[in-house]
Amino acid sequence: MKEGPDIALIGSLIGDPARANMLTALTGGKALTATELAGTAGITLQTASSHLSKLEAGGLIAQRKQGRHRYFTLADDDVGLMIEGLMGFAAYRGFTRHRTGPKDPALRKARVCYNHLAGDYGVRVLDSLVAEEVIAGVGDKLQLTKSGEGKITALGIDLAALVKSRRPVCRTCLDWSERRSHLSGSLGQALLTLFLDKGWAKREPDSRAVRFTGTGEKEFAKLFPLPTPSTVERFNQHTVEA
Amino acid sequence: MKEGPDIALIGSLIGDPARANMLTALTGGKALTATELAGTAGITLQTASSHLSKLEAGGLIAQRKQGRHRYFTLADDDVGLMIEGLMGFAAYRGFTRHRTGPKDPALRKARVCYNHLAGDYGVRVLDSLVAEEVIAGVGDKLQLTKSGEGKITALGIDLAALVKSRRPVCRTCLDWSERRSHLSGSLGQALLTLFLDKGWAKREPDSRAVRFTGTGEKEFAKLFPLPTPSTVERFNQHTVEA
DNA sequence: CGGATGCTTCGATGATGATCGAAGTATGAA
DNA sequence: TTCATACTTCGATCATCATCGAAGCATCCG
Repeated sequence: MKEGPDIALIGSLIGDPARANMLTALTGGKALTATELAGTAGITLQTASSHLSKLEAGGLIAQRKQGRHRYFTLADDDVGLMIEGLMGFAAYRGFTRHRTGPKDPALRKARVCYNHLAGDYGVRVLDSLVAEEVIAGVGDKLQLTKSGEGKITALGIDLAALVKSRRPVCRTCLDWSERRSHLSGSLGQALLTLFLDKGWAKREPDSRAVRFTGTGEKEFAKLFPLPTPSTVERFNQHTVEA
Repeated sequence: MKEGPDIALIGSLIGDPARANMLTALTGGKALTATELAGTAGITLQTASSHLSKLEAGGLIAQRKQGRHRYFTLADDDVGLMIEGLMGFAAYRGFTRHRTGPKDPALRKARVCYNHLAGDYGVRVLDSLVAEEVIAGVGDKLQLTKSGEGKITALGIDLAALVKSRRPVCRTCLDWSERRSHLSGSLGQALLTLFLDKGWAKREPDSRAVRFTGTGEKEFAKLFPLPTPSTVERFNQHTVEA
């Protein structure tokens, strides 16, 4: 048949456990060195170097030289979305490597997804923004509303800069733990940066998990309230799930 | 790290070109025999058999015995969505195997995505239904509106049966050729079935392409008009893309 | 009952590729 | 300059796995 794009190439890149581990680590958003990535994958530096050059040739990662270090990151948002999507599929099938370790609940509550917030809290951000009509749209075509524009700038986010960045401002990303969409795009990134800058949340050292502080929890709850029955009603004219 | 689900397992399943070809063929939605799949992948029956048992063990495909034939299909909608998602990623990166062959325009216009319509026409269905407020919602959380309910049943679709099926009625699926969402779920499936049953469209014999007849084109244009500026306006309060 | 078709299993082969030791290159520190 | 760190490249080894021939099993037909 030979129809359509070549998914085997990408599959084979992800198909190796060592490379999959590295990509998963990079989904944490932090730039990592080859040595660090070798450590997380449990392989020697030579082997890691070989894998990294393959991933780079495949366009999945990018590197930045800085002194004698080479920092690796995912190539762009799309790679992060794709990986998170695969994780969602794998999680639903029960393809888990770890027998739901102790860090699992923290990951499900709030974690970094490349450059934005994911997990229960990430989903809640999008839900809340939609219920308050800050964001509207269907499918992957999310858009900021006129009224929402004010709310965002009130948070201290430079909206003009986001629009200028030539990346989509609002975007959905499928959450592997919640099986629902959360907010991605430059606005999603800006919000996570905001949480960290304000000291409301902190990243766990060697994990994707994000821990909210006491005041952070309160501020978050104030900014992103759970959708009330009345706002939910607007979207629930008809029950779709059985 | 060993955090999160195991994407390497799925990657390795898709990573083999022969298996990727088979999966792509099955994304056409038709149940295919082992011999047919071996043909499309360009391998012998023995090798195909080995691949198919691996794919089945991985939960990506399912088989149905019928006489001395064994018909293979994708395991469920999720697998189709995942494959289509990977294709979108691959296409965007320029990972194409065929140098944009002659069938390519037809595929981009209208094709089968497992069990629903994809391509330009597929995207247009969702756009139109949203603009006419038959469907509302954000992200993956699409829902049929009260008014939309009437429109759907007027088409001769048994809505009660769809709701009872325990599968989501409305769902988004990322289109690899359009880089936009089209309609999936049991409603998406019902619509494609409708088009084929009414004789408005026909499937190309050995391809995912769908060809609309003359009257089919007219009926389709009548049912799913391109969103007018006024309806578009409602969602475009703020331009998001640069 | 043959005989034919559809598919699986077994076994051997061969190629790909992951792995790591050793050596080489580049950058920074002393 | 000398040493150390960070990483790449080379080369050899080893394991995995895709592949196919041959044989076996199941189903259908006449």
